[in-house]
Amino acid sequence: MPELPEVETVRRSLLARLVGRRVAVAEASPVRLRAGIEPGQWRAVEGARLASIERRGKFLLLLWQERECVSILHLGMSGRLVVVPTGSPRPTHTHLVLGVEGDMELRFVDPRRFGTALTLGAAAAASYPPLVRLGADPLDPDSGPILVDAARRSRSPIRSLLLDQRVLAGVGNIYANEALSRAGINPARRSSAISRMRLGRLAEALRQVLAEAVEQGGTTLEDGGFVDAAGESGYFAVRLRVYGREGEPCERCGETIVRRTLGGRSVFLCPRCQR
DNA sequence: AAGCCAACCTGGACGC
DNA sequence: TGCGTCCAGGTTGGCT
Repeated sequence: MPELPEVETVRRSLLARLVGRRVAVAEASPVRLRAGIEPGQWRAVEGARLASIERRGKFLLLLWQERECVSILHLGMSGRLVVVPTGSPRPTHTHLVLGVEGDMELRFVDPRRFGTALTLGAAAAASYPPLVRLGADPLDPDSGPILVDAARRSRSPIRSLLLDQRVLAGVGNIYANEALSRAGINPARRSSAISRMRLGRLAEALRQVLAEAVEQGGTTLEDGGFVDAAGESGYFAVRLRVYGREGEPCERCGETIVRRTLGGRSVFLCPRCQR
């Protein structure tokens, strides 16, 4: 569900509600997530005030005042982070609850359990392999040349390269499809076969689509899966040009958008505009 | 050794 | 109503 714009939207809404506030109590259920929640780890944040929240790709890092620990969160496919009044009914699959001063609770809810919710010592967090492996942030202007160079060296389909978090960190299937649509590139095209000029346009299209989506508070599809920390939907779905639009006419040329499978996942494209 | 793909989970939509 | 099938925004480890 959540890609860079959704994670950034959650970061901002969490920060607005929680920065400077003290965690009174941490309740972590020992449910197995991708990287299992260990209740003991989360006791380390009891009594701590939230200093700031950083985003690395699709990960969020909670930094605590005067504590040598860092909390690492990833929403996987179905994770939500919400701030709600203390004592409001807890949905099933609530794996972590931080009671925060001001009668609020930060909750991590994740039905599919592909997410991550860890608290590690500062050194362990800094060397946490999934973070160390991450590539450039696609909103960073320097990421353009990184994408171009990686693509020239890769025989993978360009959509696969865009999803590779070691190259660019934060791109998922929706925005990969949308950027390829805007750049007029077929998702299945071999990366190394695309000219530097077209790759440069792709990097720019990616930066633009991600920035617009952040502005709109992310993409909430019809299933209502994504919401920010206040439970608000994002408004970028109406701007999607291809993702989920199988059978609809291409805005640019009128050709019918098709859905195909590539690397086991859906791609959506206009077969006329994207070559 | 880069690149593919099944596996990890649950729930919702759909067809019969 | 129920049951089976397919699908989903992500990541990884094991295979070729």
